[in-house]
Amino acid sequence: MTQSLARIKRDFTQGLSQISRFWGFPKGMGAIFAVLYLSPTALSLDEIVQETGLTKGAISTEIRTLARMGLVHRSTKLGDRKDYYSAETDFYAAIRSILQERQNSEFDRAVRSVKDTLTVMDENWVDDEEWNFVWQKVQALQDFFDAIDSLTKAVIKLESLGLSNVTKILSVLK
Amino acid sequence: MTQSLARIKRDFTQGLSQISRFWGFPKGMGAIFAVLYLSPTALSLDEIVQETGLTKGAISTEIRTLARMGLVHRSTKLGDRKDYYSAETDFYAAIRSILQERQNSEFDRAVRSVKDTLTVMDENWVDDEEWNFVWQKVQALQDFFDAIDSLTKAVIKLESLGLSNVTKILSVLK
DNA sequence: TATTTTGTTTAGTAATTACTAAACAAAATA
DNA sequence: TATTTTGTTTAGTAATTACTAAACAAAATA
Repeated sequence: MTQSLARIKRDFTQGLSQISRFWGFPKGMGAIFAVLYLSPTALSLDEIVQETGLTKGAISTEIRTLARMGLVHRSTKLGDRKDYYSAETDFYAAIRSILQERQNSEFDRAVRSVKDTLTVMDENWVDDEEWNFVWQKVQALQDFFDAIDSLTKAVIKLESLGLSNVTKILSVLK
Repeated sequence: MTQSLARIKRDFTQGLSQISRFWGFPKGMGAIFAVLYLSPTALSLDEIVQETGLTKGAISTEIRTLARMGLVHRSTKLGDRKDYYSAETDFYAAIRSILQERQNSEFDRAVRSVKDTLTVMDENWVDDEEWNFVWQKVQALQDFFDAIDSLTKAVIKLESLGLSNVTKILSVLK
């Protein structure tokens, strides 16, 4: 019994929706990406409306986030005023782009607040036991964040995070 | 003008709350972890209620998730029926533990659904152009997931993901 | 056995987030 | 200039998630 391609596409799209939700993105975002990813041609807003059942408005805003993260590219055709969207197929490139995006994000503001805590403590030093204890703990977390930060910066700088690099990393960690 | 320790703790806690939210966890979870992390002694549920302003019920459920992720440890004292909680201070250990937890998660179920799509396609092969196209795309995503998977498995297996390992990775990626 | 002290579960509410429908804006065409 | 075709913004609703208050359970103590 043969499964229709439509059915397969639908299942795949639903899978990506769940993955998207798991990472804290709207599930619609996953669906939009999936539809574009499986399409041989770039799609217009209205075509995406057709395929996903979402509203133009929703897609308009969510696709902008996708584009900002580098997971989707916008293009135009001469003599056609529609925008066309296609999915990034180099996932490693996409990861780099997401990490870069992250640098200016709400997350980094929060991470910076830990660093600020440290600065405030340094500037108003009190020499009692608890103060010392807290300072050390905050410092340790800061060190951890710094390590993560240099890792992500290294990854961003890579020309390509292809399979070869992944293999290299794996061999070091063995 | 000296900032009181209480104030510093509050700021730090708020910072971790935001980070927690950014990663898709309830902000209360970040707050609970922060309070435990800055406390020199293990705290009971009621003490955490005091420090965070959350309800016993909320803390009870959220701290169980934290424990499952290995970010918090539960202990008891002889002749005392309270449970006491303390924060994991080895963040690298915590990351390993989170990655491990992830293996059985909703996320993995979704990732597996991509693999299932492939299997279904293999079993009902149709030799037309679009089918081929879709198959290749799904396969590419699968390969990507596999690469990520071997990376996380390698990290989980490490005795310790200390600074030395991070440095090693960095040197390979240069 | 009755009471106290703890943690857990449950039913419901508050807060947040995703999404729709519709107004709008901008640009091209008639 | 008026109309059409596109994408965006906005105000409001639906759906989801975080949380509270209170009932409950389990175990220790009186």
